Amino acid sequence: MINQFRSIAEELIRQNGGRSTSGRIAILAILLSARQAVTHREIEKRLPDTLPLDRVTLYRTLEWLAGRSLIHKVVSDDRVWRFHANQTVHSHQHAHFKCTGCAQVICLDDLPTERHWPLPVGYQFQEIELTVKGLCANCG
Amino acid sequence: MINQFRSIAEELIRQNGGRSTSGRIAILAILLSARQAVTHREIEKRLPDTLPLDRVTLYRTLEWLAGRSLIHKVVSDDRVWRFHANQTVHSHQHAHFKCTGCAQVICLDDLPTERHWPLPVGYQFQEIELTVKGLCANCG
DNA sequence: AAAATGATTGCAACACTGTTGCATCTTTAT
DNA sequence: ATAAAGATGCAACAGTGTTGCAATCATTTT
Repeated sequence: MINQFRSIAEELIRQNGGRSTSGRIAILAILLSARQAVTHREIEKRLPDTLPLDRVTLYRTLEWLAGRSLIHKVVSDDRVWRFHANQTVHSHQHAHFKCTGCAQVICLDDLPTERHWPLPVGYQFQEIELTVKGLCANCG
Repeated sequence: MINQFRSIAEELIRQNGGRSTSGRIAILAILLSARQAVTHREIEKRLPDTLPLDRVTLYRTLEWLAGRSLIHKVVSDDRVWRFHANQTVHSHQHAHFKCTGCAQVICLDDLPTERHWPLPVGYQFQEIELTVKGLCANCG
């Protein structure tokens, strides 16, 4: 099943002018197949044992993918970046849900994130980061 | 000017059943007088030279104050907690603005943070964390 | 006022995320 | 097949934040 994502991953990487190395393909495939936003730890765990990747390489790869908008970074209150593949349904601006029980993070696409927020005079809007916290179906 | 806040700080600490030590009073006074949400580093810098506080004490004091709802923690994308005194005007739920230029964080009280967000079935809402990013009046 | 009590502090050490420099290896284009 | 550019691994580091424990201090009790 992951293999379906591997070919997609490879093509996406090529389209963005990157070298299709086994590490990059594996990482992006994992992200494409993940429903939640995942941490670097979770990615490490899901990598095949046959492909041990250095922590630094993982970080750099994630940075590279994010720079090409193939994935996006999600802030969380535990100071750990989470990453999620940018499916076509994702607008660049969307909200996230974090379960306070199991710490899983999912993307919420249907949230009205574009609004004219009432900022102080002279302040310029760029983007918003919105995280809804609560309990997921499993933990609730 | 800070002294006005020191007596308020001392009373707040006492009201919450804590011992009014010079460190706690100084820290809370700094937070009460701050307009923005401040990091532990900024607090350290603003402490009088006559009162050198251990990093750990600072962390623990901030944790203590937050546990009593005298201050609140603000998440940011730089993985650094910021803290802000809970003035009466602050509802427990409010949004923050972070300047992408100077990294300052202020509280936005007038934002409609209470809404029925459309969560997936079985999910329970607890609270939201909303950060608007942009440029402040100085950086804009 | 002094002693007892328990909260608070400082120190040392640690865990964790994330970054940087540099030498080495690999992909890709020639 | 080879050169060039890109990607990787290693070692070391920076920064935030935490934990255990002994020493100190504010407060209460005597």
